[in-house]
Order: sequence, then C-alpha cells, then structure tokens
Amino acid sequence: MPRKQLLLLEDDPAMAQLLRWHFEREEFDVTQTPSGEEGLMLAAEESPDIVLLDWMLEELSGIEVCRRLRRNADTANLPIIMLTARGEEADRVRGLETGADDYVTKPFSPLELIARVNAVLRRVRPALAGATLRYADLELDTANHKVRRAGGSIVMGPTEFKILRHFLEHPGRVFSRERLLDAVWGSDAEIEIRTVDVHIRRLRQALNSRGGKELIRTVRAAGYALDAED
Amino acid sequence: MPRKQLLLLEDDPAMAQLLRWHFEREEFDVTQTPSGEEGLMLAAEESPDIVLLDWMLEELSGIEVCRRLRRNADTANLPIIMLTARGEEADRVRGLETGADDYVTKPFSPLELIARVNAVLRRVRPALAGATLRYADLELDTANHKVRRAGGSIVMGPTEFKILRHFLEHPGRVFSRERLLDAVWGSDAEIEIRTVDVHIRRLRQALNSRGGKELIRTVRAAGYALDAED
DNA sequence: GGTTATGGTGACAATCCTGTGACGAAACCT
DNA sequence: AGGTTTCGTCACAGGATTGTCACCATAACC
Repeated sequence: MPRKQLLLLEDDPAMAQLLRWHFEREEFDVTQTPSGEEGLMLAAEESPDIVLLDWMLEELSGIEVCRRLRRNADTANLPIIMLTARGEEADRVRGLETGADDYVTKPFSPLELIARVNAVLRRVRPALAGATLRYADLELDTANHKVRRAGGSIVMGPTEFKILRHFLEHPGRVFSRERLLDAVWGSDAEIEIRTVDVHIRRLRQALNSRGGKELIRTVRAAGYALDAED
Repeated sequence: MPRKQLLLLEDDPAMAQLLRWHFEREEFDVTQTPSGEEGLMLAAEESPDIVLLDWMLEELSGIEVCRRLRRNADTANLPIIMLTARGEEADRVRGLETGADDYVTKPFSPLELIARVNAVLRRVRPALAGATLRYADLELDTANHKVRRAGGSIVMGPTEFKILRHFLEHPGRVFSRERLLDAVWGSDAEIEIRTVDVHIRRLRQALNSRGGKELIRTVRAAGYALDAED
C-alpha cells in the first residue's frame, strides 16, 4: 500500500498538531499550513490524495478555498473533507454545495475522522484503495461488483461479496468469525456467530463453481483466511 | 491470540467492576486503579496495550492524565479511549485536543465499548494481530496462523501452535511444564501436568515432519526450550 | 549394577469444531 | 401481488483435537 498524502489546512496550532500526530500514525504524509493562499498553492503543487479543510482559515475562509480548488482544473477532483466547529445545517449544506466530499463537525473523535477520510478515499480514488483486487487467479472489481476467476465470471450474493472483498484487502490473513462479523455486518450487528460459517460455505461454493483450487482455508479454532498455497 | 493488557483508570468501583467483568470475558487482562498518579505509573511500567480513561479521577483529571501520557515518550503512542459522563460539546473538544484516540460517552453499552476498543487496537496496534516470528529455519506467521520450515508449510493443532508461538516469543528460554500450562492453557486451567509432554511430542512430530534438526530441547527436571544448537 | 526419577510414546474415549442441508423470514425485483 | 433471491438460524454428522493413562526408555544417582 502506498503512503497517502494529506494536505491539512488548519489554523489552530493545537488542533493541527493533534491531527498530524494521528494521521502520521496512520501512514499518511501530512503537509499543513494555516494559510488559505498557501494551501491553494500546495494543493496544486503537491497534488495530495486528500485535503482536510478547516472552516476557519487565515486570509480565506475554508469555503472559499474549497470553491477555488474546484474551479482549478488541476485540483477540481481532489477529495475534500471539511471540518467545522458547529454542525449547523445551513453551514453543512453550503459546505456540500461548494463541493466538499464529506463534512465532519467538531467535536469528532479521531477514529471517526480517520474512518471518514478512508471512506472518501476509497470512493473517490479507488486506485488508492485498489480498483481491482487480485489474488491468485481471482479478480474482484470493486467498481462493478464483479468477481472473475481464471477469466470466467462468478456470481455470488452481496454478503459473500463483502466477505471476499474483506479477504482480498488483507490477503492471507486469518480472520476470526467475530472479526468477520465486525467487518462485514458491522460491529453492532446482532448476528449468530455460526452464520459466518454458512456464508463462508456459500462463498466457497461460488468460488469453486467453475473448478479450481480451494481458496479459503479453515483455521481450526481461529477462523478463515484466503490462501492459495498447498 | 495473545492476551491483551488493558489499563482501566476509573474511580467508580461499581463501573470498574462491571467493565473488568466484561473485558476479562473478552480475553483482556485488566489492571485497574482509581488514582491518576498510580495510573501514570502503571502505564509506564506495565506498558498495556490500551488505556481506558475515565473523565473523573482521584487527584488528577482524566484529561490531565491523557496529556501527560502523550508527553512521555514511553507512553506517547498508547491507544487511549476516554470515558465521559456527559457528551458535552466543550468537554469532548478538550478531550480530543489532548489526544485520546476515541471517546465513549456514558451511558454506553459494554458491547459498544468493547467494539470501540477492538477497533482502536486493530488500527493502532496491528502488531497485536500480526507479525512473523523467526527462529533458525522456522517461521511462524501469527496473522496467517501458518508455520513454515525451510520453506515448506507445516500443519499442527491449535494447542501445538500456541506452544510454538510461546517459544518463539521467548527464543531459547526454558519453560517448565507449569509455566507452559499457564501460558498456553491459562493459569486457571485444571490440566494434568504430563499433558504438556504429549503436546510437546505432537509439536515435535509436526516440526520434524519434513526433516530437519530437532528444535525442541528437553531440559531434564526443568522443562523444554526452543534450541537450534547441536 | 541396581534403583529411582524423569521423559517418550501409542492408544483411546470424550469433547470440540466445522461442514452441510433444510427451512422460514425478509428483502428484492418486477 | 407474485415470484425470486438472499439471509439468518438450526440440528445433525463426521472428523479433528484433546487430555489422560499405562507402559516403555533413558538418565541420574548411590
């Protein structure tokens, strides 16, 4: 996975440092400035993968920066997330209207912000998240929701697709049923743990429907993993 | 899976006990104190995997503890989740600014808290879920639950895997059967001591299944150790 | 050498874990 | 509404894993 470039336009030094700290822990390279003008320059020159834009900035308002970024061809498609101190509806609408991809209101938890950033990246820059994930003779096209194996198309239900996708995002890694529940159904879903088994079986059936080696390995007392060896 | 160490700073005894109960069911080792000062000490000495920090503490406020943890190099990267009694806007901002990784506002469901803890751990400490341990020509991939020797894949039961992992985490060290029982089966398991012998034998069989030197040395009247010499 | 302590081994029954087919409910499309 | 797909759950069977034991082998000690 490549390191992701993040441009942070924030004028509160404490907040800037805090966010830098969190994102650097997340494998981001962070460039930061409190100045709107400088931010526009950096966005054009360094072509970051995503911009975090505070509502209040020196010189220019965040909203104005956003508007100008969108107007410039080089930066028009840059994913932008706006940070604002108050979740006022009016502001929110105006923020989205100017073309931000998402909108996070302070106070937010770092976890939440990071999740939103990653979500936007995945949506807007699938290349960064892997438009087509591959493993062995398997191919998963995230954009078109298609799975191919050795060329032939494979059909499966949505849940199986999500599971497979999760496996492909962490190839080879073993996931416990609990963890799969978290990742695929969501951490607050109240689902019987053994349900995972059944979907794994359906996924296996789908994957093997046109022959080929077993791709999902059972790790007894631990979980399941994608695995082409042996 | 390794047991995770959790440091709980909480001054309400009832809440502390409740959380302890929940987390111990989730394979956490819980250390708890109502004192902020003592918490700082424990964080530095026991290097827990994550800290749960109540807003109100004896002596120091939770927020001050958080700030100090971040200032100390040894604890600067510790995942911290703050527990707060009311989701007051002001408090939440202040907490965020001091660098907690996530926030949970009371009242919360224990399940939610556990999910958040696991989410933070996964993000901040992937090492907890995956690393490759090596010794001589042996390779144990904790994330993939796979063991290789001289390239070839080796299969073994879960118990043997745990024993081997324990050895690899302390290479060369001699472990008595009692100690292995503690580490692998848990300190409260009522298991015949000689059972360790049998599993050591099974582990040896697995490791030698594709040839190679004996890797487990018997230390008479003391225990077993991983050892590539001779 | 004989005796005692300690470790190795094979067998076995109990238990745990996973695979699987079936089924009703829910969601989804026309 | 009707028909189809997908979902979540269950119960059961088969197989893998486990813990224990009895017995044999080896090492230490006098």
